[in-house]
Amino acid sequence: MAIHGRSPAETAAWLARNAVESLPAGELERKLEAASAAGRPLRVKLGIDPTAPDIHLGHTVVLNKLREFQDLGHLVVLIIGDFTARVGDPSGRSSTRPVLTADEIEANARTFQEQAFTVLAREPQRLEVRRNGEWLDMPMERFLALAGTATVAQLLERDDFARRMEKGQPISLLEVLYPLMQGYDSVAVAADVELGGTDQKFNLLLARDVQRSHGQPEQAILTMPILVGTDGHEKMSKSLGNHIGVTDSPEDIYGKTLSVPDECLADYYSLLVGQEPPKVGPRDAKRALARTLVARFYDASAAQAAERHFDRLFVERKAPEDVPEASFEAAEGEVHLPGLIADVFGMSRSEARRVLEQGGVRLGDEILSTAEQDLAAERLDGQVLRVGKRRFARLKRI
RNA sequence: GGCGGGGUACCGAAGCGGUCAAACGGGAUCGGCUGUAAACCGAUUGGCUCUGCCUUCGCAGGUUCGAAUCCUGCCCCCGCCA
Repeated sequence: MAIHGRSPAETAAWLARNAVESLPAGELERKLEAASAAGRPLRVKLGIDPTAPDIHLGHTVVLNKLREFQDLGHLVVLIIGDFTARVGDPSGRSSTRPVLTADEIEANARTFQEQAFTVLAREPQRLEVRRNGEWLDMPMERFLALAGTATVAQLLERDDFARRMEKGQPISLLEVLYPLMQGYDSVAVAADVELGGTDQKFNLLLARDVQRSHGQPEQAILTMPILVGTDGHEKMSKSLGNHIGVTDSPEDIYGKTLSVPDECLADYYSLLVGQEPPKVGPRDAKRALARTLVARFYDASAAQAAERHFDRLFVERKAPEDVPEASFEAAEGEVHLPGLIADVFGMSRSEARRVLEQGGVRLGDEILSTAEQDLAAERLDGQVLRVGKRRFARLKRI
């Protein structure tokens, strides 16, 4: 990257190129300047609450930006919100978040950290990983001092809450306090810069107040756009089922990427690759993106293989090369079809009958109908049974 | 503490004594179209030994020929007032 040797102003502009806001105006540039003058790296903070076990592409938008800071020689402070996860960030929420148990949080925290390394450089001089349980489990006295930072009006001002108040929906006190805790994280790690999605703006700004009240310089803020999910509308999130996980299989990453609506292509390129989409048709641009993403989380050969797999499955509509095997019994030489389908694909028999009625079941190239209740075992053995477009099993008699 | 509202299928939400396995929307699944894109169209969406049978409408009882719908008790959630 040919960005070393640029002026702080140029670097700040470059960093903000695909961000939504850099606040306050000029602050990032001043921080860069001060750091360079003092000959020390900036401390760039990101907090993640381990409320879900896996990182998806939505998370990587901000992680990518952190990586850019790292590549410029700065220090990233990744805070695993093991304590705040017990509270639940209200940002963008229309209802109270369920509280997780300590065990769930711990398990999530581990995988989260591991998966964050798919994007971040992990050398100690470039990355510091902390848990906010280290400092948030504080004495009441200090907590009260923290609570004194903000007024109720300030905390309720955010539109998440305004909306909920209007609808008469509950707002938990824990949620109201959440931004203060996140703000205190900034104090604890002496953050110079904090990143977050646009939905984090309120929290990020409030952290400046908390820092000021604790006699610390206030952090600069960079907000990144929210990546939409594979449905093309909602924010990418696991609970909405529209996510592409960094630990998804190469085939899944590839296939899910292609299913993203064309309109979102430019955003995906900008936020995930940091570039404009190539000047080819949307289909090919998307295929290139899918390969790039698979290669990022696996490698180039996995990307090739995923593309072949996809073409075979969906373009040529053939069974994949490695169809999983499913064994069946046929004591009397005949097999009850709905039962077989149900067993093999883990559905109920009623469900199996339904897809059968709808012409969604194939044995080899032949579409099976409801008329065929029982099939001879010889006809099934070794054949590929298929339901819909993507569920396959090679049958084996035992 | 007082008053009021509410708990229905994966989610949201109708139903308020029979014709309810339960409208409608979302989601999901199957099929069509296609670049597995989006949009769109059609079908399905409790279970089963499936022209019928069984189990569901917070939980437990009761009234009735018959209840998701009425009554009693219990559990949980929410708002308002104090």
